[in-house]
This record gives sequence, C-alpha cells and structure tokens, in this order.
Amino acid sequence: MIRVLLAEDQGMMRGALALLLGMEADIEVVAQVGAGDEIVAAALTARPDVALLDIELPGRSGLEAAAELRAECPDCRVLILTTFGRPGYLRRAMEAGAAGFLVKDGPVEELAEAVRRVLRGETVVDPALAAAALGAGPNPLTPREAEALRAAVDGATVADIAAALHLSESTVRNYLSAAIGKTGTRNRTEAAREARRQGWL
Amino acid sequence: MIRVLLAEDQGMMRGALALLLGMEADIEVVAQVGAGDEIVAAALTARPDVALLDIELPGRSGLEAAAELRAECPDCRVLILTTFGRPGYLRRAMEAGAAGFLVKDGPVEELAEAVRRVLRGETVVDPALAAAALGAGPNPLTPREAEALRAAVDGATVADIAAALHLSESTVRNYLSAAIGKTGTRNRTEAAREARRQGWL
DNA sequence: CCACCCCCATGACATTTGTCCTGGCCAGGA
DNA sequence: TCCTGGCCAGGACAAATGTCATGGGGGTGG
Repeated sequence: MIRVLLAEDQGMMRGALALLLGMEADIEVVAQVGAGDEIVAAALTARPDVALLDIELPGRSGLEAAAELRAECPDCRVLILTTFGRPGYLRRAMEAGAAGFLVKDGPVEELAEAVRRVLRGETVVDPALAAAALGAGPNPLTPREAEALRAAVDGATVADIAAALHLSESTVRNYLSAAIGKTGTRNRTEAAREARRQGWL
Repeated sequence: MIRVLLAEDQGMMRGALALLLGMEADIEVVAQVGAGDEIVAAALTARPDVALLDIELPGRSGLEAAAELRAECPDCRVLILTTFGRPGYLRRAMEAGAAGFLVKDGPVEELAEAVRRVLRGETVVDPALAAAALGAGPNPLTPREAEALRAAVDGATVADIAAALHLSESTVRNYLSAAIGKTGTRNRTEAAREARRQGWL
C-alpha cells in the first residue's frame, strides 16, 4: 500500500484527487492539507511514502515545503503537481529534491502512474518541459531584485516597496531598473509578468 | 439519468470531475470540452440537461457561452463552477441566465448535489457570496474604461493601448484616470487588480 | 591581493503617468 | 426641448517612474 500525502489549496480539486487516488487498489491517501505550512507536520505524523504538493499554497510555497521535507522526512518522495509548467518552477523543484514534476493539464491517469514511478525511484518529468527549463538559463535576478519585483506586482509605489523592504527609494528604483533590464522589458509590470512566467519570482 | 456537459480547461480537473460525477448512480457525463468556443456545439449534439461551466476558458468565457446556451438550448440549465468567487462574476452569471454558481473551494460532495438541485429548478448560490454581490454595487466602469484597463494589465504603455484600441493617447489617459478614480486606487496596476477582484474586467 | 559581484545609497535627468480643464459629438430620458 | 452621460480629444502641469553615473562596504574565488 502506497501512503500518499496530498497538499492542494482548492477544496474541490483536493477532494477529487483524494477520491481518485483512493480508488486505486495500491494507493491510500493518509493525509490531506490545504496550506503549505501544514505539510511538514502532517508528514511527520502520517509518514507518507509520497507527498503530492501543489506549488502555490497559502502559508508556504510547496517548493519550500519540499526542501524541508527532504531534511525532516528523507524517505518520503516529493511529487510536485502544479498548474503552471514554468521553467523556473521545474528548476527549483529539482533543486529542492523533488522526484517528479507534473502539470495539471494532461489526463488524470498520469497521476497514479506517476506516484508509482517516483516510488520505484524514477524521476518523472515531462520531456518537453525539461528541455524548456534547460534551454532558458537560470534565474538572473539577485534575491533583492526578485523581492522588489514581488513587492511591485500589486501596484505598490516605490515608497511602499522601500518601506516594506527597509530600503531607500533610490535603491528600490535601482533594483527595479536592473530587473527591467535583465528581463528585457519596458517597465516593472512587464518585468514582473515575465519573471513570473519564467518562475523566477 | 441526468445528462451533464463539462467545460473546464485544466485537463486533470476535468478528468477528475468527470470521473466523480460518473460515479453517481443518476448522473452521466455526456460531453467534455476544454475551450469556451466548443461549448455550444457540444451542447447541440450531446443535449445535456445541465452544463457545468468554468468561467476562465480559452476561446470564449464561460459567461458568454452561458448566455448563448440560453438562446440555443433553452432547456439546458447552466451551473457555473469557478475558482474565484468574485461578486461581479456572480452578478454576470445571473444576468446570463445561470441557474447556479459554485466555487471550487468547498467539498466535492456539493457538486453532484448542486447538479441535482438545479435540475429540480432550484437556484444554487452560496449565501455569503450572494450577500457580497448584492452589497457591492454594479460595475461602475464604462465599457471603454474596462477595455483600457484590460489592455493595461500586462504592462502595456499608453501608446500601446492607444494603438490597440484605435484611440488617442489623451483619451486613453483619461479612461485610465477615470478607472483609477472609480476604483479608489492610486495607479493603473492597482485599479486593474481591484477591478479584476470585483469581477469587473 | 585583486577582481568580481552583491548590497546599499545619492543625485541628476528624461520619460511616463496621472490629474484637471476644456470642448465637441451623439444618444436617450425628462 | 434641455439635460445627462458616454465617447473622443487636446493641453498643461505635477508626480511617479526609469536610467545612468558614482561610490562605499562586504564576501568569495582565483
């Protein structure tokens, strides 16, 4: 019996996946969580063989949780399941020690099969996506540039961002300008879009 | 046997929902589509009793498709199933003649039950959401203001928007300024965010 | 040790953005 | 009929944004 932990914020999706996996003869869903900061605790008590993690979760990102799981629960394999096949997400997932990376497109049958394969020690990644991730270089943004860009997405002004990051306004403008240059865009909004598309944020 | 049409762009979600609904003794999924512009054609051949529509679809919005379904397939009830419980979405869904409005949070059990209820002629809406939709007034943006705002979301400059809408730059700035004022925000990015949150875009 | 990169900051500058006022055109309602 | 409101446009102005040059401090690798 393969013990699976399921982390997914959308209730209906989570319930549907749990039911589907539960119908498989060799799979058992032993824990379900809807927030990223509940993953590690749930894994420590439920002791799953495979953790099926969404990336975009309230509380903590599935990627951060994956890294922590590697440390706290070394014999639990991580399978990332996400809406967005962003190259940077795949890269970060692999760096975090994930054993597989699935996008929510594609048929449901893939899912149970992927669970079994990661448990056998295989690495499950869509080949086309892997190529894209390798093709696009690594994240060129420095940590601070990425932070400034993140803070800018919802329309915050330079003053807002400076206050949030405890920086001077000049520094913020420099970071944003650098990010705009590195993304090859024309303003912070385009830069944020592109960075998000690449999975750099 | 209740005949259901399922329109949802995410493959895994679509497959999972189809399997779940298919497991109900009295429900049969007679058509599945992944794009908004396939809905009406599929409904005309499959003749469903209930159409379960996502809003954000490639090709055509589920709301537009709903309105068209009312005309082409008057005896087919529409049940909207969406990620976002935006007040404006609910309002537009009702104006489009939908019989129900579900958000993708909440348990899966709701789904089959909602299908049965709309078929019985009931209107299925989360009461809290209904209150929010009534509380917030209707969309204050004029069609052109909304268009300008839509065109601005991905970081387009005033010149870009003017070219796209065949307007002068002055006019575009006026529209954006009006939208900023009506949303009570400080710049176009915040305005676009707020308008989207309300379901006005 | 030096080169390099990240971090942080300043000031000057051009461009873009947002605001306000004015005005004309046209439709629908009082 | 007049009034209102949407649509479109121009100009003028203040504020925000983006660019660039410059400089100091710190860490890391050759």
